[in-house]
Amino acid sequence: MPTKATASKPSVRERLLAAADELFYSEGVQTVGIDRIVQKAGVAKASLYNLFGSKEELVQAYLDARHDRTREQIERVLTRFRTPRERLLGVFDGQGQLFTEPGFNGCAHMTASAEVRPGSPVEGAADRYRLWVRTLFTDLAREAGVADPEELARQLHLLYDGAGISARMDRDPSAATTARAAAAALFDAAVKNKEPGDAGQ
Amino acid sequence: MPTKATASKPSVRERLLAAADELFYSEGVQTVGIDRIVQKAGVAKASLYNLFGSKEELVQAYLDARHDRTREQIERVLTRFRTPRERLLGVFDGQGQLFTEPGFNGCAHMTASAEVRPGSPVEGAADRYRLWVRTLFTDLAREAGVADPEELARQLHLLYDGAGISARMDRDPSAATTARAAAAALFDAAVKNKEPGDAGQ
DNA sequence: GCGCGGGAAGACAGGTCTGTCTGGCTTTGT
DNA sequence: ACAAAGCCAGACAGACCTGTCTTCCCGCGC
Repeated sequence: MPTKATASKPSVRERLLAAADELFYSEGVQTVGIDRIVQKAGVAKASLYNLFGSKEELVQAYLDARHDRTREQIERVLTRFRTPRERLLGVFDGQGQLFTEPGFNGCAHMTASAEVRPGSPVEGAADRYRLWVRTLFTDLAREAGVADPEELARQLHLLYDGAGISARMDRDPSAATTARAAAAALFDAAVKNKEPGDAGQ
Repeated sequence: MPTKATASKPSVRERLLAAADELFYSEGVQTVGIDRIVQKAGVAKASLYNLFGSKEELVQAYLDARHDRTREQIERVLTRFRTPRERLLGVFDGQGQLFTEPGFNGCAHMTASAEVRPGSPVEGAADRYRLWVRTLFTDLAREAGVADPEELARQLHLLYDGAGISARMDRDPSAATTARAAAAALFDAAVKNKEPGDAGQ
């Protein structure tokens, strides 16, 4: 039973992922070396290579874990809303909550993808994340009955990415509020131009 | 006269900046070492350190040069437009031209800022670039007479950043077109809500 | 009691990086 | 013509990286 998770002490894999998340996210995957991760996790270096095989695969596992946590966070926020318009804009509410978390440092997939060389398998994790965001927006736009859900989803994805960039580089968590307001304007324009009799609210 | 620029052979500084631009931009500032830059530039390593002092200052000079070229490109495109609405949307036309240039690899300031450790002076170059974009959008929005130029500029900046991200990570230059369409909708909504008698066109 | 496997600790190899320094060549000013 | 400065080429030091391998120890099932 290699991955046992007792309450007293998490498994080796969990300790490694926790240490990798903390160090990779705050300082970058390139500047943080393997030695610091195994030291922080209290784990032997051989265990890391037995479990993950290489640093690059550890980075992928770290990004996939971030992806899962982000998805759970967004989906949890969306359960609070009922109307399609509220649910669509609720994505930016969930994003705003992520921005205010302690230690927030931007989108992990963007920074990691910028650090590895082009063609690295790490980009696959970023592609998976982007596909999930795009699909989420497309589904929400389709549920709301807009004429061109793909086009609106592309526009909202731009706002979503831009807000992540601004929150990190301008150190301004209110970027999510700005994005939400812009998304509301885009959505209202999309439904008004196509179905003048059907109110979005 | 240390920086002479004859037609036959550019100065040492210009050769260094050209090599740094090509290598840093395509492969990242972290993975490209000093040795490859001096080899590509045909320059002694001592000349690099005499001219710039450190790799970090070379990175800053590379980013500032990119900043200047981007500004010139955008401003040149904007001279073709007359009305405030056209000039505001023209920023995304200029951005779209940058996306289709050979070797395009996203916003250099974003990737470089993601590669250096937090607090590095390299982030200053990114801040200067972001301030220019923000000011440009704010001025254009003010000239167009919208009620809240700062708010519209924040929203357009999100679209601008998001388009740069999408063009790089989705390898889709048409992100500029999507951003332009969204910007038009946001602009039209802003002028229509505040001054119903004044047409944006 | 005892074997045995997982894991901690760390040495080690091989490579790469930044930054400094030396030596010799070329170009330029006078 | 000659001195002086700029510059190319490359060795070198010191640090750091990934990945492998060895050694030892602890805890568990039987």
